[in-house]
Amino acid sequence: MAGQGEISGTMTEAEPSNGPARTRKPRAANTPPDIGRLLQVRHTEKNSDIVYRDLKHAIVTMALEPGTPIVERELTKQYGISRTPVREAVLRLVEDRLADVAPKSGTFVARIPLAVLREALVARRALEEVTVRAATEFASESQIMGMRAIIQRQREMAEAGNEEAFHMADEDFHAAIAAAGRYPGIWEMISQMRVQVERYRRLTLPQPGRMPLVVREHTAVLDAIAARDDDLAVARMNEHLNKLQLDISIFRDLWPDYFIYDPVVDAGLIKSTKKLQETG
Amino acid sequence: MAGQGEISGTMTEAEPSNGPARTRKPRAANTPPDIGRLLQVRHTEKNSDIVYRDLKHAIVTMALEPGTPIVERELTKQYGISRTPVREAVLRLVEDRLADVAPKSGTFVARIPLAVLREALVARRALEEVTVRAATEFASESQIMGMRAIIQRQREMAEAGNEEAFHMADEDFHAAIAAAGRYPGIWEMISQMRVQVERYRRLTLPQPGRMPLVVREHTAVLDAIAARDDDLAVARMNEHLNKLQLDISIFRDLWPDYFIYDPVVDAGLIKSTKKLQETG
DNA sequence: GAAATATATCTTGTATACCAGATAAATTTC
DNA sequence: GAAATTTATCTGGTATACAAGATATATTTC
Repeated sequence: MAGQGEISGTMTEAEPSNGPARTRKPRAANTPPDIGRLLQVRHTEKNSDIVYRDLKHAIVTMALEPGTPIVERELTKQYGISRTPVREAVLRLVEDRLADVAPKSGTFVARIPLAVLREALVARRALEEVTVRAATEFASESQIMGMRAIIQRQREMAEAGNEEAFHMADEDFHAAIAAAGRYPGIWEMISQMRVQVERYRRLTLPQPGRMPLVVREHTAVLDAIAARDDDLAVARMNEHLNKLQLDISIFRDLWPDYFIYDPVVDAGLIKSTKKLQETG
Repeated sequence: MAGQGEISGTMTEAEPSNGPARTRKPRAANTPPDIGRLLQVRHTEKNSDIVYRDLKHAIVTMALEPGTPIVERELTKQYGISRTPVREAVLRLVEDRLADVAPKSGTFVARIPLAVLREALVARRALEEVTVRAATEFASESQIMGMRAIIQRQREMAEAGNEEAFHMADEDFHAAIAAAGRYPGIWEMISQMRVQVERYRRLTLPQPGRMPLVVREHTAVLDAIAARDDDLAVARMNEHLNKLQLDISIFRDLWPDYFIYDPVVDAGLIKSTKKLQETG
């Protein structure tokens, strides 16, 4: 289990009770203060955030294989914290469909649901069509130059064979498009779709010539954006994204235990099909 | 606070310890069992699910106004349960952007972030374009008949002036399209977008003649689907969805405290802008 | 020896107690 | 009286203990 370590910081420093409180009147409270500024100022990373980030990273990079048990008690020992924040992190993973919980039995790294995979690819394409079109309309010259720089960095990483940095540049490029199109929220959705597909993508990595091809495709998209040709930019982006849709059968034969085919997996779906299960 | 009550069921039925355990060897465990079947069979609604559902409903129906404090301790008393499941429910609301938490200070029903609203409308349109096009290709005759039935029900509810049932039929119609297009996952995303917009929608409700208009627009969409004209169906759906984009200025003048204009609100954004905050 | 039963001990779900930061009222200071 | 300070008591964040279901091993039964 790489990428996991102890959480530093002073914890469990006990101190005797501050003596008996003198009798004074309580206060009213419960009136909402100026929340806006409040939320901006403070933002300390909680322990659960750290565990969540670590686990998420370990899962999407396949360091934790699908089916691996996620035991809350073990994590408390590894991080030196209690179950409460660990549990919060695990619950967030469940919401991300990265973990499945069997009540009173165990929690496991989620199998890759093929049905969800297919839908995530389609949804992502639809959303990136929006951001690309908007970027073509709104991108400033400086933003376009910034994207060219990202592509150049990606080219350099490709030549260096640095797969991890290459992928980070890839993400940055797509994020820059969304930012230029003024759709930060939609970029977050796209990110979630990417997470769903990420593990599958990693299984398909060793394709010769893939990295230079991606660079060329990115360049083509950006050229269309710079030329303010939105239809062309969208078409090129779609062509780029469609490359991911290889046939899945090969991989599911290679790693049968990594995938799941009937996506009953999820709470949302279970709710709507509950009656069928009760009868059958 | 409507829609909230005690949670039934036997809890806290203590029982003396089963005596000292005799010394026997421990077991190995930690091997993943047949998860797929496991997850299908069991699915009992946890206490946190109930609290989450109730709170979510109260928030999106504006029974709990934006800015209202959500105090975990109060909820424990109302439901007769402990803080742990209450807290889990609240954390899920935070992930849904329906609540904001100020550490050590308070949790509050989230203001409606106008920027998110705009993006949610755009994203929803993009996703429904996908489902409508797919529905046009794949919808069976029975599915089309089912959708006609939904529209008829909606017409009846419109004539009866039953706003709540009307809205439920509206949701059913859009869900039926996604189901016919074989995109249940994308429908879940659309649902999330709807939740984001729902509170705004409720503020704009009293528009005379709105309900019959919606029925006509739904009928137009379905006619295009039945005629297998995907471009027409998409166009009509877009026209239908664009009706929601009224100018926001009116409402933000009427209920200024309900909205928030700078969407720093969210963790995801805060992360990417953290450096700016530190310097400024 | 094989099938059925019993049981120890895993797991997650829940309850409860305590901690530290934040807030507003009470108090002090000028 | 107004501003600064103190202080009680709110809040959410965390630690820990217990409850209840699930599972594999040990035991019994035939």
